Amino acid sequence: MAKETANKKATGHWSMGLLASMDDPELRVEADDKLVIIKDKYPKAKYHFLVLPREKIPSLKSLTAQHLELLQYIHKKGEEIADRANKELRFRFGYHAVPSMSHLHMHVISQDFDSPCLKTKKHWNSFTTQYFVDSSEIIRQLEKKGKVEVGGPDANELLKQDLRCHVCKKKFANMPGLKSHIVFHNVTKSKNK
DNA sequence: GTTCTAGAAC
DNA sequence: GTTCTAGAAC
Repeated sequence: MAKETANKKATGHWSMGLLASMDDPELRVEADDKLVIIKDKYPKAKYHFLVLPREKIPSLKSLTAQHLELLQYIHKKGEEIADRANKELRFRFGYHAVPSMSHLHMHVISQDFDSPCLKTKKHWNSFTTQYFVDSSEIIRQLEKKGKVEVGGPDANELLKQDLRCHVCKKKFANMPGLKSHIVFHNVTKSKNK
């Protein structure tokens, strides 16, 4: 209680924040009996949603073949929300190899990466290197092996990689340089690149 | 995950 | 002198 103001409810450690966000009407976009979709509190692109199962699944490591149907449903609902948000922009659907926040969540993020909340190399590399694992890849692994194996001890090194444009692979020395470059790319689905 | 900020990089 | 990154936060 010492550090919490009297009118704010303590929600525990910051890594548990997603559970509170799931119930936040400001962030919630959609919900049914199996999952909740919220807007990312600090969106890293024009459109950035999180799809969270209601079932308490701590991480990718907890997944078994029994979760296949749920993961396919999460993916489907993610595609729907992306389509509803913007039909032109390209989106990716996937999971961070080693997420900071507890509770399994699939990112639905438009590939413009045009957002003031996108600030650091870690942000960038977490969405544009192999640290970002496509949902389809997760589902494939689960179908094939009955479990998911991503990340590993070298996962953190991925976040330290040099900054590269995700479209043309051009290298940049710092974030402001990269950010002013990527706004010139069209990240639409099918139109001329 | 973010905020803050010291000191590196420019 | 200003911009930018990177590490601590109990």
